[in-house]
This record gives sequence, C-alpha cells and structure tokens, in this order.
Amino acid sequence: MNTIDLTQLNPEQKKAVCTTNKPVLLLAGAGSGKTRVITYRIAYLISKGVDPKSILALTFTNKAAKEMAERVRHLLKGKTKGITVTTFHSLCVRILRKYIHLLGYQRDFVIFDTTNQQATIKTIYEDEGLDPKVYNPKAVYYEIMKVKGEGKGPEQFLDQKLDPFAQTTGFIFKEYNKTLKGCNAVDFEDILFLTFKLIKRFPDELATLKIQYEYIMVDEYQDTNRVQYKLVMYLAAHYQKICVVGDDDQSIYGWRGADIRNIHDFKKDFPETETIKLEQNYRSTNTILSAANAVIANNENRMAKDLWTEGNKGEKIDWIVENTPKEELTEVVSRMRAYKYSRGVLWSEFAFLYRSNFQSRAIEEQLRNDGIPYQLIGGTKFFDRKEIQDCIAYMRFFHNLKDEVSLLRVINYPRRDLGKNTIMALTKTRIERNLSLFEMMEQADNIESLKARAKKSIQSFVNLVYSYQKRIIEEPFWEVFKDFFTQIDMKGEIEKQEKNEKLRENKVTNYYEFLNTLYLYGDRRKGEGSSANLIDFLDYVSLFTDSDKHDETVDQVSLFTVHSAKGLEFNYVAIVGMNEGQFPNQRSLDESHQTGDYNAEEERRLFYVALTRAKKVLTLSMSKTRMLYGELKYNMPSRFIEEIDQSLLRSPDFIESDPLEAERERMSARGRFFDKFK
DNA sequence: AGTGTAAGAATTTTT
DNA sequence: TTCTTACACT
Repeated sequence: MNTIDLTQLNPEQKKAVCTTNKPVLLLAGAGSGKTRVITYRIAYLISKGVDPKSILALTFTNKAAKEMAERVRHLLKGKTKGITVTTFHSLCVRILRKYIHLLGYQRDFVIFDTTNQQATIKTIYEDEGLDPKVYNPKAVYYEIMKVKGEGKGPEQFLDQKLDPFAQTTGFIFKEYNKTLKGCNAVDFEDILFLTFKLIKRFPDELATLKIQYEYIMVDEYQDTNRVQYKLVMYLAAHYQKICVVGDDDQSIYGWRGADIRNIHDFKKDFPETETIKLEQNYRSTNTILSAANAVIANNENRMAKDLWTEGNKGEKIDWIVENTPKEELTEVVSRMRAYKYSRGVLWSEFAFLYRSNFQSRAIEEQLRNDGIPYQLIGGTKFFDRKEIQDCIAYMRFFHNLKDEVSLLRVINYPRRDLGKNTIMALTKTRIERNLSLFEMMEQADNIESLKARAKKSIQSFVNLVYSYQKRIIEEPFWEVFKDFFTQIDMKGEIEKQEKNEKLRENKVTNYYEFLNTLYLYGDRRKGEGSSANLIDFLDYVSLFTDSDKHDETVDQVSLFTVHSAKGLEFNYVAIVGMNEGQFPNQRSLDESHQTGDYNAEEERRLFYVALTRAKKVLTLSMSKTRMLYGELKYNMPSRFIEEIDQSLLRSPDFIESDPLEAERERMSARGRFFDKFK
C-alpha cells in the first residue's frame, strides 16, 4: 500500500487529514483549502488500508461531488472503487429506491420538482374551491416546504387553535401529501424526510445502513437543515468517526432551512470533538482579504475566526459609480477589456456576480453588444422551461400512469378536446369511486354526464397511451419517446403556441436539445434494460442543476448569482449592483424585522462569499438610479461598501489620471508575462 | 375554441 | 415598464 505525500499541507491541514479516529469539526475559512483536505483525508484513509466501501463523503451539489471524486481519483491514481462520494439527495434517493415500499410507496416513485409541486398546490386550490387571493398559494407553498425541511408534518398546524391562514395551510399540506403519495411521487424535501422516517420507523430493516459507513465526511456543514442534520447524526452514531467541514461565515441558505445551530452545536452532539481551524487563505490578495474580514466582522453571531494570507498586497479594489445601470455595466466591461488586453489574460478568468437572477439580463445584453463570449449559470433551469417540462410530464406519466399531476399538465396539450368540463366530470366521478384519473378515463364509457364526443376523445387518448406503453417495455425508451413526440407533433404545437418569432425559435431549439439529451443519455446506457433506465433519466432530470454545467475549460466570462458561485474562484471578479436594496436585498431585509438582524447578517455573509471568490482583482459597481416598475428610483451605496476601509478602494478616474499607478500596473503585467517563461 | 382587452403583478437566493 | 392572467366576446 503506497503512502500519501502530505508534505504539501500546512500543519493544521495535516492534522485535519490525519485525525480520523474521532469526531472532527473542521472550521475552514474561505480559500483555506478545505476540498484539498477532504480529498487528502479520503486518500489517507485508503492508504491506511481502510475499506473504501466504509467511506462516505457528502456534498450539496452534484458538481462538488463530481469534482471531489475526480480529485481523489487523481491522488489515488484510479484505485477508488467503492468509495461513496455523493450528494445528500442522491444518497437518499438510493436508500428510498430500496426501502420506500415500507412506507407504502412503490419503489419506482418519481421526483417532483418545484414546477410540479406548485402545480399540485394549484390543483388543490381548484378542487377545494380555495381563493388564491385570500390564501396566497406561494406563501402556503413556502410554509409547507419550510415545515417539511424541519422534519415536521401537517399535524403541526392542526393540533392547536391557530389563525385561519395556518389552518388552511395545514389542510392544504395534508391534501398535498395525499396527492403526491397518490401519484407515487416525492418532492425534494420528501427525499430527505422520508429517508429519515424510514430510519426511525424501521430500524431493523435499515440496520445495515448504520454500520456501513465507518468514516463520514460532510462538506458545507453550515448549510445542512434539520433533517439533514438528523440523518448525519444517525449515520455517524455508531462509529463516531465523523468529520464535518464548514464555515459559519459562509452560511447563506438560512431561507431554505439551513440551521446554523448544526455547526455551532456540533461539539455538544459529540463531546469528544476535536476542533481544527483552517485560517490561512491561499486564494486572495491581502487587499481583498482585508476587505472581506472587515465586512464580516460586523456580524455578531459568529464563531471567532481570523483569516490571513501570506500573499502580496495586490491591487486596490475598483469602485465604480455611474448614473444608470447601462453606464455601470459599460464601465465594468470596458475595465474588463482593459485588464484582458493589457495583461493577456483569458475571458474565463473573469466572473460577474450579482445578488438576483434578473440582473443577469442586462449583463448579457452588454456582453452580447460588445461581442464578449459568456456563459450564464443559474436562472431558469433548462429542464424547467415550459416546453421541456411538457415533454418530461409525458415521460413521467408513461412511466407511472398514476401520476395525475403530470397527466393533467399534458392531457390537453396538444389540444385533443379534453377541456375543463370533461376533466371536471372525470374528476368528480373519480373521487366517488376512488380511482386514479387515468383509470377513470379507461372507464369513461360508464359516465353518463359525458357527451359522446368527449368519450371518443378520451378513448383515443387512452389508446394512444396503451400503444406507447407497450413499446416502452420492449424498446429503448429514448427511441420510443422520440417517435411519440413526433407523432403528437410537439414541435408544431410549440410553434403554434409562441407568436414571438425569436422566442419561438428558441423554444424549438430547446426542444431539439432536449431530444438530444435524451438520446445521448440513452446511448450511454445501451444494453441495459430500458424501463429501469427511464427512472434513472427522470431522476437525473429532477436532481440536475444548472450550476453543474459550468465549464471552466472554455474561454468565456462566467455569470453567476452569488449563491451559485459558492465554492468557486476567479482571478477577476466584478460584483455589480452594489446599492442598498439590491445588495443587501430589500425583501430579505424586510423579512428580518420579525427575526431581528438575522437576515441582514445573512446578506452580509452572502457579500462575504462574493468578495472571497476573487483571487487577484475585484471590481465593485453601482448605479445611482434604476428603473423599477416604470418608475425612476434613486440608489444609495450598499451599507457593505462603507464597511470596507476606503483606502482599499480606488475609482477608475483615479487610475487613469495617476501616472505612478499606471506605471505600476504595467510593471506587474510585464512580470506576469515573464512568469510564463519560467 | 380562439382572440382581444384590461387589470395586476413583477424582483431573492436553489438541492 | 413589460409580462402574465382572467375574463368576456366572437
């Protein structure tokens, strides 16, 4: 067994790698090499002869998991068979596929994403005659997800004498769960929650799980919610050889139920815990780090940490203030171009960061105008687009004829004379006879209130389903669906529905891209059974996020929200829209009136994350005005700007007029140029 | 069933 | 301001 070379690590990193026989809390500041530590730790364990099957590393994103697996493979030169490096959600889906029948679901359940969840709630409103104006469906939805994320159910609402809103939420919650189960579907929260429920209710059946993983590592521990926390506690209870890695200053998912207590109280959960701090930053210049440290120091609720660097001072932070957003972006981009051409750097070394997705539109426009290549990450996910969701709904429905939510989505798309009245007639009888909607359609002949024409439409739909159902079992599913979508003329339907020419073209392209994805996926799985792979494909689609598609090997500027840029680094970073209301976000601030300064602190952590993405050069910008709902608004600089020592900032005018500064810049560019030949 | 008009929302972050 | 939704009319 070959040993691992640990000489590359600093003393704390080494300690974190080698302390494997007890609980470890690794507080890893931004850019302190935590991914490195986890990968070395895994490699170290293997080199000590630990069985790879007993090692589990949990991350939040597919991308992080993939990257980690790759780095371990590199360290171990391929001998990684059996190590589990995966996301919370993937691990839980795997467990559920094995045991979910214990909870009364079928093992081939489908995963409902946000679109389906909201559609489900919408149907409940319609079925129950609830007024969306009185009980805001979005608010209800968020409330339900929040409660689920805490590991609680609808009982929560029904027990006590609560206000009407809470009572209605409880009622909808219950109906929602019922509908999902009826569709044999689970949502994101269920994936975690049902896994936990299994563990609690069927300890004997799941006993192997408890002893399977002797060594557990959890990345981004500050972002775990209550259910994830309980799962981790369960998995680690037996051996207690758990290592959690996190940074409370980078906790930015509080709104999604991430509970900062999980990291603050880790020592209480495992009294034997060894706490190790990684405080040396290898990423950013001193200037950038000083700014970040100064900003985060304004938060009260944090564990003491002191990030430092041996790196040089670096350049000052660009601070750009313009009159309009357009001018703001023009200026930022022209500075980018100046950096690129004076220093010979690649476009892929630049990133735009912003607080909210909608801000990307203006940036895209600017970059397109200037002919600068870019890739946009986040926003509306590819698989969330309407035209794609329609295709997926068909696939989900064919996979599982009980899936009513998917059926309702496509039952009359393309038009086949199955309008509101027909569906209402069906639903009514369906509830009386306790059948699924499709079963009811199979028996539509017995419903008196239906006209002959409606019956005929229903019959032809049922026949359509039958014929393709049969083919899916016998042939590769990607071929079958290609035929199916062609037969029902999806393309034509998309073209018919979209009048705007540009958008129409876009949607058709998306549709073809989806078919292509489907085909590529199928091609990779040739030779395996078709129907099993259909579930795989649907899982893949549900758990896919667009951040997984970020490609650092192409020479393009990257566009991210701060949330989706977490864990990444760039030489040149521009954070735009640095005005009060935008960053910090006004809505977030408004909410925090109830919960003290909590949200303001999370906004600050978010800004801290943004700052620490930058390695060499940081640009901050704002515009003095912006248009909001057709009204001109005046902006104030973000409070966070004032928290940075003003001597670290420079305005563009200053650079251009200062010959000394310009000379210094030239020298450092030249130095970089010669560095390449060393 | 399909078109047209008016009212009303929209901009927080995502596995 | 611009996009979506609901409803009314053909």
